[in-house]
Amino acid sequence: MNEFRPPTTFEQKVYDALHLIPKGKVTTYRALGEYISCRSAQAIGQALRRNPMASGAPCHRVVKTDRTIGGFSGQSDGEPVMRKKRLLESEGISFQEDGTIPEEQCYFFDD
DNA sequence: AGATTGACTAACC
DNA sequence: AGGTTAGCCAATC
Repeated sequence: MNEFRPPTTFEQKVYDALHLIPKGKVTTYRALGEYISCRSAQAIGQALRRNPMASGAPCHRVVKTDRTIGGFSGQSDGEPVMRKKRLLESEGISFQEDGTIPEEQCYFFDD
């Protein structure tokens, strides 16, 4: 059975930042990383993937820096990513024909 | 303690 | 346009 590992300080920061994202917006791995003073977007991705929904964080609101969908639920493509996309659309996020999200819908922790 | 992994990114070829 | 390399950094092996 799943053994829960207490979240690390780093992960706490990631989750906290996620909660700051307004509904109807997304952020990027990098913007999130800058917010918590981490220059590795990869480490952000790791924090998210290592954490199941136990954190209660809206982990679907994080996309890649090029504003494409990015991964979800441990996968970079496939069904989980489809779910992520649907989830974002249901929250008001729109996707352009090239698969990117308009910059106006991105939240970069400007405030 | 060192090597590997990875929901990343940018630069290079 | 698509593959490889390099940089990044926390968690895991």
